[in-house]
Amino acid sequence: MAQQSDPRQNSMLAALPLDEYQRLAPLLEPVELKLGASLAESGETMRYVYFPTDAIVSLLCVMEDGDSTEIAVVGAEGVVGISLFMGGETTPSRAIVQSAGSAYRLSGPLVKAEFYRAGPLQDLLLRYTQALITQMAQTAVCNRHHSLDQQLCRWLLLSLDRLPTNELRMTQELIANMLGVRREGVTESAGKLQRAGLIAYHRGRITILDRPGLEARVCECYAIVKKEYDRLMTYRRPPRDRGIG
Amino acid sequence: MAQQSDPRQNSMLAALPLDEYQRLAPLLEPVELKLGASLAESGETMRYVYFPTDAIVSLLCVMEDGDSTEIAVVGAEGVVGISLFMGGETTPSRAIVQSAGSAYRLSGPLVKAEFYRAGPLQDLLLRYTQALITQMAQTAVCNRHHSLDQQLCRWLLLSLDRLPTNELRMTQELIANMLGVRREGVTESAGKLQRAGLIAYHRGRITILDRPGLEARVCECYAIVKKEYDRLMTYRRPPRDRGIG
DNA sequence: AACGCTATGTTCGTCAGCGCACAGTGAGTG
DNA sequence: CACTCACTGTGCGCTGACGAACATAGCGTT
Repeated sequence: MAQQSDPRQNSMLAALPLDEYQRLAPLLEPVELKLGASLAESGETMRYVYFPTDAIVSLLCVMEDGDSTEIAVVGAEGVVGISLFMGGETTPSRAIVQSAGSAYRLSGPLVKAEFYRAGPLQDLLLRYTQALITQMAQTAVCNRHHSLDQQLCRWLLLSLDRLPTNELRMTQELIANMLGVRREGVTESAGKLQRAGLIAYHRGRITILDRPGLEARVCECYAIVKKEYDRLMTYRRPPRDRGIG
Repeated sequence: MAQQSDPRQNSMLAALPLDEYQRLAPLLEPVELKLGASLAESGETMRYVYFPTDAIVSLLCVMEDGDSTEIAVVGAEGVVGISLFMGGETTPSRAIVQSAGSAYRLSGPLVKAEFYRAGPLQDLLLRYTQALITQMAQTAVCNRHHSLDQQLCRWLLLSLDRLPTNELRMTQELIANMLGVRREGVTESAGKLQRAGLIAYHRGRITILDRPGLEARVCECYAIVKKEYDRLMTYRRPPRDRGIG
């Protein structure tokens, strides 16, 4: 309760012009996101969109037999709950807190009202959605074509980018759930990284020792996604009447 | 040139209120989409959005080494080029005509202008985008968890849904490219379906003989995606000021 | 200090899909 | 009408991931 994070630690909120932000700020409700908490269940109507400030949320696609796969990860660069402003209200996927932390939330009706003002927030939300689409597409290819070793590196780097520290709390079991693979497979791949001196693993705590080393092992997917986020979230939209860009 | 398809064969255009459609109709430019033609290349700015009337377009994610994977397929139910109204202008994926046919296109500036009217078209485009996201997410899980046999069934059904006939022109080589697998693998899986009497394969022509048979073999992914399209594209948006839905 | 639970490490047989090489076979072309 | 090329079918050995079973080890609890 005591210390609340600054909403503008979230990149979306930070990117708003000051007047827009000031109008929005009183509507933002701080929430603590606990590890493993569910922000969205398949098919259930979402009540809020969440702007993480330092939490990380995984979007998972869960199947009938319980197998799941992470299709995207959201941190302080984005927002959870795009189906609210996209018009569908629900999605067939789950949103689970992968790393505990803080967020600010905005109720569905409010975010829709803001979205329909067609101002900077709409623009940001749509661009972010496109970046998310890229992440999902790249995840699909990566699942198909790359080794578990590479995918683990990708996953570690994606998480690392969204964390203030170089330590993440996450068991191999959970990582396996995210990646949609066996726990033993993660043990093996993580073992390789550990023996190579890139990470130190200890009972649910992973410390990244050599980030460049991870970047050297990761597949292209990581860079593609990251580059697309940078492009989409820093580019300033030209005025709407400017014609062909 | 002679016979042009009715633009309203495209579900998006058909779903527009008549007055909206009539305003839009003169702006729509008929185009023939030839097999293998590219509507979008990775990183290149798109000039048009395309509303297929009877063509099918594959969205592919291509990697450095040339390997590719289809991340979604678009037919008369949708539109190609969402990055134009989402704000990114480009995507890191390719759009390739998978089945020749007709489409209507709308230039980037025009579609943006229409989108920003915040009318029924915007609503449709956003809902469609969400459905597309679902398709991509489900493709990612399917790539991870399901056998090639099942994925081939899914692919055939997705194509079939977007075709007026029960015959599709597509070599096993091309299907393999779409699914991101080996050609031999497709030969083997298609052989099983053929021996089971579900399809007849003959030099680039696939005839579906037993659709229910395919549906019995396909994984859940097909139904999930289809259901979500139905839900999103038939649901009518409540008025914007109605509060919590 | 003993216990129990959770997390990690290891092994082994199995199998789907890969990469490669090559054999048929139809369809269109000169 | 023969040729060629594209498409399909098949047979290897190989490998990465799977599933199951089990061993070890840290950490908190009592």
